[in-house]
Amino acid sequence: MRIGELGRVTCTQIETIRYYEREGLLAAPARTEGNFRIYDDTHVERLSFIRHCRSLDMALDEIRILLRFKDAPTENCGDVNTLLDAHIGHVAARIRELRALEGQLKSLRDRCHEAQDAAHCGILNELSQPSRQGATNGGGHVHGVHGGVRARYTP
Amino acid sequence: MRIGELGRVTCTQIETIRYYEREGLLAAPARTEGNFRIYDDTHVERLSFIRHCRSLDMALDEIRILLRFKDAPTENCGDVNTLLDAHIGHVAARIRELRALEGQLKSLRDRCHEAQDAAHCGILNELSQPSRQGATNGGGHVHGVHGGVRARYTP
DNA sequence: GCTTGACTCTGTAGTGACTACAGATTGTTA
DNA sequence: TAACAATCTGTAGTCACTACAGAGTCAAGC
Repeated sequence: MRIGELGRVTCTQIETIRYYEREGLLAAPARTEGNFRIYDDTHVERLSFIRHCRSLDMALDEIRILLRFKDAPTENCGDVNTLLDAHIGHVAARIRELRALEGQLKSLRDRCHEAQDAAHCGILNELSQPSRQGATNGGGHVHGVHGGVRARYTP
Repeated sequence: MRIGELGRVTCTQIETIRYYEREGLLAAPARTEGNFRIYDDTHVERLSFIRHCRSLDMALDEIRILLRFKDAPTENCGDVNTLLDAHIGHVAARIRELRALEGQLKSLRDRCHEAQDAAHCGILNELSQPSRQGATNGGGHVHGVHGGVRARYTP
Protein backbone atom coordinates (compact mmCIF):
# COMPACT_ATOMS: atom_id res chain seq x y z
CA MET A 1 0.00 0.00 0.00
CA ARG A 2 1.04 3.60 -0.49
CA ILE A 3 1.26 6.30 2.11
CA GLY A 4 -2.28 7.53 1.63
CA GLU A 5 -3.80 4.15 2.38
CA LEU A 6 -1.52 3.63 5.37
CA GLY A 7 -2.73 6.98 6.65
CA ARG A 8 -6.37 6.02 6.20
CA VAL A 9 -5.92 2.61 7.83
CA THR A 10 -4.14 4.01 10.87
CA CYS A 11 -5.96 7.35 11.04
CA THR A 12 -2.69 9.20 10.68
CA GLN A 13 -1.90 12.20 8.56
CA ILE A 14 0.52 11.62 5.72
CA GLU A 15 2.90 14.30 6.97
CA THR A 16 2.94 12.63 10.36
CA ILE A 17 3.97 9.32 8.82
CA ARG A 18 6.84 10.96 6.97
CA TYR A 19 7.75 12.76 10.18
CA TYR A 20 7.96 9.46 12.07
CA GLU A 21 10.20 8.12 9.35
CA ARG A 22 12.50 11.13 9.65
CA GLU A 23 12.53 10.64 13.42
CA GLY A 24 13.51 7.00 13.03
CA LEU A 25 10.35 5.60 14.64
CA LEU A 26 9.25 4.05 11.36
CA ALA A 27 11.84 2.38 9.15
CA ALA A 28 12.22 3.82 5.66
CA PRO A 29 10.08 1.57 3.44
CA ALA A 30 10.75 0.29 -0.05
CA ARG A 31 9.98 2.56 -2.98
CA THR A 32 8.29 2.13 -6.31
CA GLU A 33 10.11 2.99 -9.50
CA GLY A 34 8.47 6.39 -9.32
CA ASN A 35 9.84 6.89 -5.79
CA PHE A 36 6.56 6.35 -3.94
CA ARG A 37 6.79 4.70 -0.52
CA ILE A 38 5.28 1.19 -0.30
CA TYR A 39 4.18 -0.23 3.03
CA ASP A 40 3.01 -3.65 4.17
CA ASP A 41 1.26 -5.09 7.22
CA THR A 42 4.33 -4.84 9.44
CA HIS A 43 4.27 -1.09 8.91
CA VAL A 44 0.59 -0.97 9.74
CA GLU A 45 1.26 -2.78 13.00
CA ARG A 46 4.20 -0.62 13.96
CA LEU A 47 2.41 2.61 13.17
CA SER A 48 -0.67 1.41 15.08
CA PHE A 49 1.59 0.76 18.05
CA ILE A 50 3.04 4.24 17.85
CA ARG A 51 -0.34 5.90 17.47
CA HIS A 52 -1.78 3.90 20.32
CA CYS A 53 1.08 5.03 22.53
CA ARG A 54 0.60 8.61 21.40
CA SER A 55 -3.11 8.39 22.18
CA LEU A 56 -1.96 7.53 25.70
CA ASP A 57 0.10 10.70 25.62
CA MET A 58 3.47 9.08 25.68
CA ALA A 59 6.35 11.15 24.36
CA LEU A 60 8.12 9.98 21.24
CA ASP A 61 11.19 9.23 23.34
CA GLU A 62 9.16 6.92 25.55
CA ILE A 63 7.74 5.23 22.50
CA ARG A 64 11.25 4.75 21.15
CA ILE A 65 12.09 2.79 24.29
CA LEU A 66 8.99 0.61 23.99
CA LEU A 67 9.78 -0.07 20.34
CA ARG A 68 13.22 -1.28 21.33
CA PHE A 69 11.55 -3.88 23.55
CA LYS A 70 9.24 -4.93 20.78
CA ASP A 71 12.27 -5.45 18.58
CA ALA A 72 14.01 -7.59 21.22
CA PRO A 73 11.31 -10.08 22.21
CA THR A 74 13.57 -12.19 24.42
CA GLU A 75 14.52 -9.25 26.59
CA ASN A 76 12.98 -8.92 30.01
CA CYS A 77 10.07 -6.48 30.00
CA GLY A 78 10.50 -5.14 33.54
CA ASP A 79 11.54 -1.75 32.21
CA VAL A 80 8.30 -1.52 30.27
CA ASN A 81 6.44 -1.70 33.56
CA THR A 82 8.72 0.92 35.06
CA LEU A 83 8.22 3.27 32.14
CA LEU A 84 4.46 2.88 32.30
CA ASP A 85 4.40 3.41 36.06
CA ALA A 86 6.40 6.60 35.62
CA HIS A 87 4.04 7.79 32.91
CA ILE A 88 1.02 7.09 35.12
CA GLY A 89 2.75 9.07 37.84
CA HIS A 90 3.20 12.04 35.52
CA VAL A 91 -0.42 12.00 34.49
CA ALA A 92 -1.58 11.78 38.09
CA ALA A 93 0.67 14.67 39.07
CA ARG A 94 -0.66 16.78 36.22
CA ILE A 95 -4.23 16.10 37.34
CA ARG A 96 -3.38 17.30 40.85
CA GLU A 97 -1.82 20.45 39.44
CA LEU A 98 -4.78 21.18 37.25
CA ARG A 99 -7.18 20.71 40.13
CA ALA A 100 -5.25 23.25 42.19
CA LEU A 101 -5.30 25.57 39.21
CA GLU A 102 -9.04 25.13 38.81
CA GLY A 103 -9.51 26.10 42.44
CA GLN A 104 -7.45 29.26 41.99
CA LEU A 105 -9.36 30.23 38.88
CA LYS A 106 -12.72 29.74 40.56
CA SER A 107 -11.78 31.84 43.54
CA LEU A 108 -10.57 34.51 41.14
CA ARG A 109 -13.85 34.33 39.29
CA ASP A 110 -15.73 34.91 42.56
CA ARG A 111 -14.21 38.37 42.80
CA CYS A 112 -16.47 39.77 40.10
CA HIS A 113 -20.08 38.71 39.77
CA GLU A 114 -21.77 41.37 37.75
CA ALA A 115 -20.34 43.30 34.87
CA GLN A 116 -19.11 46.75 35.84
CA ASP A 117 -16.41 49.14 34.68
CA ALA A 118 -13.02 47.54 34.33
CA ALA A 119 -11.39 49.85 36.89
CA HIS A 120 -13.46 48.25 39.65
CA CYS A 121 -13.33 44.69 38.36
CA GLY A 122 -12.11 42.48 41.19
CA ILE A 123 -10.59 40.04 38.75
CA LEU A 124 -8.40 42.55 36.98
CA ASN A 125 -7.32 44.07 40.28
CA GLU A 126 -6.45 40.72 41.78
CA LEU A 127 -4.42 39.78 38.74
CA SER A 128 -2.30 42.86 39.18
CA GLN A 129 -0.98 41.43 42.44
CA PRO A 130 1.93 39.04 42.23
CA SER A 131 0.56 35.53 42.45
CA ARG A 132 0.43 34.03 45.88
CA GLN A 133 2.09 30.65 46.06
CA GLY A 134 3.59 30.12 42.69
CA ALA A 135 2.00 28.31 39.89
CA THR A 136 1.71 24.60 40.05
CA ASN A 137 2.38 25.01 36.39
CA GLY A 138 4.34 22.04 35.16
CA GLY A 139 4.98 23.29 31.71
CA GLY A 140 3.14 26.41 30.75
CA HIS A 141 -0.40 26.83 29.63
CA VAL A 142 -1.63 23.61 31.16
CA HIS A 143 0.63 21.67 28.88
CA GLY A 144 3.05 18.96 29.62
CA VAL A 145 2.80 16.02 31.93
CA HIS A 146 6.53 15.83 31.65
CA GLY A 147 7.33 19.38 32.47
CA GLY A 148 8.55 19.63 28.96
CA VAL A 149 10.58 22.34 27.34
CA ARG A 150 8.64 25.18 28.77
CA ALA A 151 9.60 27.27 31.71
CA ARG A 152 8.39 26.71 35.17
CA TYR A 153 7.05 29.85 36.82
CA THR A 154 7.40 29.76 40.57
CA PRO A 155 7.54 33.27 41.96
CA MET B 1 15.67 49.90 37.14
CA ARG B 2 17.34 47.84 34.48
CA ILE B 3 16.15 44.56 33.05
CA GLY B 4 18.02 42.39 35.54
CA GLU B 5 16.33 43.99 38.53
CA LEU B 6 12.92 43.82 36.86
CA GLY B 7 13.56 40.14 36.32
CA ARG B 8 14.47 39.61 39.97
CA VAL B 9 11.49 41.59 41.26
CA THR B 10 8.99 39.73 39.11
CA CYS B 11 10.75 36.34 39.07
CA THR B 12 10.98 36.47 35.32
CA GLN B 13 13.88 35.55 33.11
CA ILE B 14 15.46 38.38 31.20
CA GLU B 15 14.90 36.70 27.85
CA THR B 16 11.24 36.31 28.71
CA ILE B 17 10.90 40.04 29.39
CA ARG B 18 12.45 40.88 26.03
CA TYR B 19 10.20 38.28 24.44
CA TYR B 20 7.10 39.95 25.91
CA GLU B 21 8.32 43.25 24.54
CA ARG B 22 8.71 41.75 21.07
CA GLU B 23 5.23 40.27 21.38
CA GLY B 24 3.76 43.65 22.29
CA LEU B 25 2.62 42.62 25.78
CA LEU B 26 5.08 44.98 27.40
CA ALA B 27 5.61 48.43 25.90
CA ALA B 28 9.14 49.20 24.78
CA PRO B 29 10.69 51.15 27.68
CA ALA B 30 13.00 54.15 27.62
CA ARG B 31 16.70 53.53 27.12
CA THR B 32 19.86 54.85 28.71
CA GLU B 33 22.52 56.50 26.60
CA GLY B 34 24.22 53.12 26.43
CA ASN B 35 21.02 51.57 25.05
CA PHE B 36 20.02 49.71 28.24
CA ARG B 37 16.30 49.38 28.92
CA ILE B 38 15.01 51.31 31.95
CA TYR B 39 11.83 50.30 33.71
CA ASP B 40 9.70 51.86 36.42
CA ASP B 41 6.89 50.73 38.72
CA THR B 42 4.28 50.70 35.97
CA HIS B 43 6.34 48.07 34.19
CA VAL B 44 6.63 46.03 37.38
CA GLU B 45 2.87 46.08 37.75
CA ARG B 46 2.18 45.16 34.16
CA LEU B 47 4.71 42.35 34.12
CA SER B 48 3.34 41.04 37.44
CA PHE B 49 -0.10 41.00 35.86
CA ILE B 50 1.17 39.04 32.89
CA ARG B 51 3.10 36.56 35.02
CA HIS B 52 0.15 36.07 37.33
CA CYS B 53 -2.05 35.30 34.34
CA ARG B 54 0.58 32.92 32.97
CA SER B 55 0.76 31.17 36.34
CA LEU B 56 -2.95 30.57 35.85
CA ASP B 57 -2.08 29.03 32.49
CA MET B 58 -3.70 31.64 30.35
CA ALA B 59 -2.43 31.88 26.80
CA LEU B 60 -0.70 35.07 25.75
CA ASP B 61 -3.63 35.87 23.47
CA GLU B 62 -5.98 35.70 26.44
CA ILE B 63 -3.67 37.92 28.42
CA ARG B 64 -3.62 40.40 25.56
CA ILE B 65 -7.40 40.68 25.86
CA LEU B 66 -7.24 41.22 29.61
CA LEU B 67 -4.57 43.88 29.16
CA ARG B 68 -6.84 45.72 26.77
CA PHE B 69 -9.42 45.91 29.55
CA LYS B 70 -6.87 47.16 32.03
CA ASP B 71 -5.98 49.88 29.56
CA ALA B 72 -9.61 50.92 29.15
CA PRO B 73 -10.81 51.24 32.75
CA THR B 74 -14.21 52.70 31.87
CA GLU B 75 -15.10 49.78 29.67
CA ASN B 76 -17.53 47.17 30.93
CA CYS B 77 -15.74 44.11 32.27
CA GLY B 78 -18.36 41.53 31.34
CA ASP B 79 -16.05 40.03 28.75
CA VAL B 80 -13.42 39.46 31.42
CA ASN B 81 -15.85 37.20 33.23
CA THR B 82 -16.67 35.41 29.99
CA LEU B 83 -13.00 34.83 29.22
CA LEU B 84 -12.32 33.51 32.68
CA ASP B 85 -15.34 31.22 32.58
CA ALA B 86 -14.15 29.81 29.27
CA HIS B 87 -10.69 29.27 30.69
CA ILE B 88 -12.10 27.47 33.72
CA GLY B 89 -14.09 25.33 31.32
CA HIS B 90 -10.96 24.40 29.41
CA VAL B 91 -9.13 23.41 32.56
CA ALA B 92 -12.06 21.34 33.78
CA ALA B 93 -12.29 19.59 30.42
CA ARG B 94 -8.58 18.80 30.48
CA ILE B 95 -8.92 17.30 33.96
CA ARG B 96 -11.71 15.04 32.73
CA GLU B 97 -9.57 13.96 29.78
CA LEU B 98 -6.59 13.22 31.94
CA ARG B 99 -8.68 11.19 34.34
CA ALA B 100 -9.92 9.06 31.47
CA LEU B 101 -6.34 8.68 30.30
CA GLU B 102 -5.22 7.68 33.76
CA GLY B 103 -7.85 4.96 33.79
CA GLN B 104 -6.70 3.62 30.43
CA LEU B 105 -3.07 3.59 31.52
CA LYS B 106 -3.88 1.76 34.72
CA SER B 107 -5.84 -0.93 32.96
CA LEU B 108 -2.97 -1.29 30.52
CA ARG B 109 -0.56 -1.61 33.43
CA ASP B 110 -2.70 -4.42 34.85
CA ARG B 111 -1.86 -6.55 31.83
CA CYS B 112 1.66 -7.27 33.02
CA HIS B 113 2.47 -7.79 36.66
CA GLU B 114 5.75 -9.58 36.79
CA ALA B 115 8.70 -9.05 34.50
CA GLN B 116 8.96 -11.65 31.74
CA ASP B 117 10.24 -11.76 28.19
CA ALA B 118 9.01 -8.95 26.00
CA ALA B 119 7.30 -11.27 23.52
CA HIS B 120 4.76 -12.26 26.18
CA CYS B 121 4.40 -8.86 27.80
CA GLY B 122 0.70 -8.03 27.92
CA ILE B 123 1.42 -4.34 27.73
CA LEU B 124 3.43 -4.47 24.52
CA ASN B 125 0.89 -6.79 22.95
CA GLU B 126 -2.03 -4.60 23.89
CA LEU B 127 -0.29 -1.53 22.51
CA SER B 128 0.05 -3.21 19.14
CA GLN B 129 -3.74 -3.16 18.77
CA PRO B 130 -5.31 0.01 17.43
CA SER B 131 -6.59 2.00 20.37
CA ARG B 132 -10.17 1.41 21.32
CA GLN B 133 -12.15 4.61 21.55
CA GLY B 134 -9.80 7.26 20.41
CA ALA B 135 -7.68 9.40 22.60
CA THR B 136 -9.29 12.07 24.62
CA ASN B 137 -6.07 13.78 23.79
CA GLY B 138 -6.70 17.50 23.51
CA GLY B 139 -3.32 18.43 22.25
CA GLY B 140 -0.73 15.73 22.33
CA HIS B 141 1.32 14.43 25.18
CA VAL B 142 -1.06 15.64 27.86
CA HIS B 143 -0.45 19.18 26.78
CA GLY B 144 -2.86 21.89 26.02
CA VAL B 145 -6.00 22.94 27.78
CA HIS B 146 -6.81 24.82 24.62
CA GLY B 147 -6.30 22.04 22.18
CA GLY B 148 -3.60 24.23 20.83
CA VAL B 149 -1.59 23.80 17.69
CA ARG B 150 -1.15 20.10 18.07
CA ALA B 151 -3.05 17.42 16.26
CA ARG B 152 -5.94 15.60 17.70
CA TYR B 153 -5.72 11.84 17.36
CA THR B 154 -9.13 10.23 17.22
CA PRO B 155 -8.91 6.91 15.40
C1' DG C 1 43.93 55.26 32.92
C1' DC C 2 43.32 50.31 32.81
C1' DT C 3 41.60 45.94 33.89
C1' DT C 4 38.32 42.87 35.53
C1' DG C 5 33.91 41.13 35.86
C1' DA C 6 29.04 41.77 35.87
C1' DC C 7 25.52 43.23 33.14
C1' DT C 8 23.15 44.18 28.86
C1' DC C 9 22.48 44.38 23.81
C1' DT C 10 20.83 42.11 19.17
C1' DG C 11 20.03 38.21 16.58
C1' DT C 12 19.46 33.46 15.68
C1' DA C 13 18.41 28.73 16.62
C1' DG C 14 16.38 25.16 19.36
C1' DT C 15 12.43 22.80 22.04
C1' DG C 16 7.92 18.76 20.80
C1' DA C 17 5.12 16.85 17.74
C1' DC C 18 3.54 17.83 14.40
C1' DT C 19 0.92 20.97 10.34
C1' DA C 20 0.84 23.61 6.13
C1' DC C 21 2.34 24.88 2.03
C1' DA C 22 5.13 25.40 -2.56
C1' DG C 23 6.56 23.46 -6.54
C1' DA C 24 7.69 19.35 -8.87
C1' DT C 25 6.82 14.61 -10.22
C1' DT C 26 4.05 10.27 -10.84
C1' DG C 27 -0.08 7.56 -11.50
C1' DT C 28 -4.84 6.79 -12.99
C1' DT C 29 -8.88 7.56 -15.50
C1' DA C 30 -11.77 9.57 -19.32
C1' DT D 1 -3.67 13.21 -24.39
C1' DA D 2 -5.50 15.82 -20.89
C1' DA D 3 -7.24 16.33 -16.47
C1' DC D 4 -6.88 15.35 -11.91
C1' DA D 5 -5.43 12.81 -7.77
C1' DA D 6 -1.70 11.27 -5.21
C1' DT D 7 2.84 11.61 -3.89
C1' DC D 8 7.56 13.58 -3.58
C1' DT D 9 11.15 16.91 -1.14
C1' DG D 10 12.03 20.77 1.45
C1' DT D 11 11.02 24.60 4.23
C1' DA D 12 8.56 27.35 7.49
C1' DG D 13 5.16 27.91 11.05
C1' DT D 14 2.90 26.70 15.67
C1' DC D 15 3.54 28.17 21.39
C1' DA D 16 6.04 30.31 24.97
C1' DC D 17 9.76 30.59 25.80
C1' DT D 18 15.27 29.13 26.46
C1' DA D 19 20.02 29.13 25.13
C1' DC D 20 23.51 30.67 23.15
C1' DA D 21 27.22 33.83 20.32
C1' DG D 22 29.50 37.85 19.87
C1' DA D 23 29.53 42.55 20.87
C1' DG D 24 28.97 46.55 23.72
C1' DT D 25 28.31 49.12 28.53
C1' DC D 26 29.15 50.08 33.26
C1' DA D 27 31.10 50.20 38.06
C1' DA D 28 34.70 49.06 41.22
C1' DG D 29 39.39 48.34 42.32
C1' DC D 30 44.31 48.99 41.24
